[in-house]
Amino acid sequence: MKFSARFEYALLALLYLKCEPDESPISGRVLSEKLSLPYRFLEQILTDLKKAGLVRSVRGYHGGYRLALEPEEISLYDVFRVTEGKLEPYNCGQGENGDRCGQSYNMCVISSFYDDIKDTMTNLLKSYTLDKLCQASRNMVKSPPPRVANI
Amino acid sequence: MKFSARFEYALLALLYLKCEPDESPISGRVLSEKLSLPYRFLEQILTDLKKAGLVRSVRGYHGGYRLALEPEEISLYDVFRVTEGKLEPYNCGQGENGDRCGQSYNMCVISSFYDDIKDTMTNLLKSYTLDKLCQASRNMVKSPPPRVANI
DNA sequence: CACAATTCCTATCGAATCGATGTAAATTAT
DNA sequence: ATAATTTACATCGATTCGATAGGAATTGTG
Repeated sequence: MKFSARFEYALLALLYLKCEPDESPISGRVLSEKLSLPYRFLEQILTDLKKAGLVRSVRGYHGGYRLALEPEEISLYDVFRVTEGKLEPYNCGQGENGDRCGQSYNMCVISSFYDDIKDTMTNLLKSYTLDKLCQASRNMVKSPPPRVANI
Repeated sequence: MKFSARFEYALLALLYLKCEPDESPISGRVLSEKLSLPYRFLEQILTDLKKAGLVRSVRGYHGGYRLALEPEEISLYDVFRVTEGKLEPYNCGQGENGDRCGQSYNMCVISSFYDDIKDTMTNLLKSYTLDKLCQASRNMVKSPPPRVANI
């Protein structure tokens, strides 16, 4: 299981925006340079984030991006929904694929497993907010990893 | 997030093998017909399951497949490993991509999130064994879904 | 007004992955 | 020998993914 580059880039961008608050909006160009990410691709992700309402954009000369919500209100679940799409392994019953349980009596038990994993993932993703992540990041910078005392 | 067809097919095949125990081995052809799955593709999955040691195969005339382990010993984690590959979103530190934390100080905090999700998924997958799933399946068949009394 | 910097929309490309099919060889009970 | 099977490898079409490109629309500044 791997997360897409979209997810990581979106997350890095959001974390950067959170860490430079109250300033004038930050342009996609600057963002891509600061994070060493491909410019066009990043902006394409930023528009997705905007459509989802996580980010606001200011057009024109001194335009750029800023957070649209408070950092406590943005969770990794939101970012996941934007970049990875639905969190639906499959839904039993009448979906676009018809009745899966009808195909095989074992399909139903698989679907119940899917439900479980979906809930678990959802809860975990929702428990991570931008704010928490940024705090954790600051702690890492402030207190470097403990070193083993050499004699 | 979606699971691959490989995962589902493997699971369906294993559940079928578990439900027809102690018999002569079941051929890939029969398996594919009973489950209405593409023959070649299924057998390709079965060889993967064999390489992983979840299934044994008997060649020749009355050959086929049977479980290599007890149903309590086969978990969805094993199936996942076979069909979906590694459960590593990424590892911080010295991986094939070099030091990810060096690229950006926020990369480290993302990696710690990855660790969390990896552990959670692993535990969940390991908690589902073939045996449990088959029991759940039997319960579903025995007790049909409750119907709303009409008048 | 003209210009420059920016967001935004859409199209496309190459590589990789995925589901699936095909061919052919090795194995084994009858 | 023969029929049925596992096994291995090659390929194919479609989709997705990461990334690039061109060109609009928007907006502050000179």
